[in-house]
Amino acid sequence: MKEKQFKHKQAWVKTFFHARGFKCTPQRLAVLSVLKNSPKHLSISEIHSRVREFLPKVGLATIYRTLETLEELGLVVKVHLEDGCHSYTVVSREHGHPMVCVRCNRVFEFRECPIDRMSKRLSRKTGFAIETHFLQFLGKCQDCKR
Amino acid sequence: MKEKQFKHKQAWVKTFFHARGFKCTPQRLAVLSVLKNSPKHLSISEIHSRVREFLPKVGLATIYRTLETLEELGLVVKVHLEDGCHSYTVVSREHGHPMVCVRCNRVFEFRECPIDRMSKRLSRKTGFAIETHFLQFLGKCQDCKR
DNA sequence: AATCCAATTGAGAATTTTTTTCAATTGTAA
DNA sequence: TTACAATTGAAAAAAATTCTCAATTGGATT
Repeated sequence: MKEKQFKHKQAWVKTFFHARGFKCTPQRLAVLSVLKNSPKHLSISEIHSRVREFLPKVGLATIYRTLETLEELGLVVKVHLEDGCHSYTVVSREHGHPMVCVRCNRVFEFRECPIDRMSKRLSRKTGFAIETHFLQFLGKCQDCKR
Repeated sequence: MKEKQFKHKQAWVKTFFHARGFKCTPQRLAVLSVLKNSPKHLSISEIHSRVREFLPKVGLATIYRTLETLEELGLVVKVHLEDGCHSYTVVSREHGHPMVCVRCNRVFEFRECPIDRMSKRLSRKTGFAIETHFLQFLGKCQDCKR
């Protein structure tokens, strides 16, 4: 069942890559799959070692390059934490915002963006032409808040 | 006039440091002053070289340590950009959110937080106990939008 | 003003992270 | 199948960050 889902997603991603002029490589699929199957955000080296379980000879540089590509394509985002922003998570939708549990590190997605609605108003008010925004919530998930 | 302002702020900061059990050192004052006097966000090495204009023998490690301290004290924040988050800017108020001009790098502060108001509602809606949030705007400032 | 002590610093080494280079490999369009 | 540009692996290089430790210093106490 999980396999089936994976295949299905692979097919979708393949089209997605091609439509944007990128090749669909096993390395890219693996990084994406690792992130999709992790409820928690993952650091570069965590991603690297998990990808290596499937593709043992993937180099670290490839992980860097792949994450850059996937981020550019809007498939993954950096998670910004107190001590920097070196972790990644998938985003299933445009303009969803990650809610990160500081206890278990799981990432949930908040789908309605409260900023979008007021973005124009903010621009008018401030004279600043807002192009994008970065919004992320930190807190405790249902399980962790006890 | 600029001097006077600086002196005034120094006095305030001194109290601020002492109240939290930190020493008020020339290095800390210099980093803070450099950031306060820069309309743009600054990278670690930019901060380092500007601080060196006043205190020529400050080491890079001190800049790292100082920024960590100032961030902990809520006096400065990291600016998160497309390519990472390695720049800093002062924040004049709690819960102001930076609006960063992608063209001139200047940072303006948006003082009303649209999230605060809805934070409780979001928590109720999602079951996620939101503790903090990170919000930042990217766009073009009045001067740069032409 | 002098003393003392813990906090802080400077200098450089060590470590970690990220980028670059380049030959070999590999998707995929034709 | 073939050809070619994109991608990769491996290792080196560069950059960023942290660590160590002796020396210094801010400021509380006298």
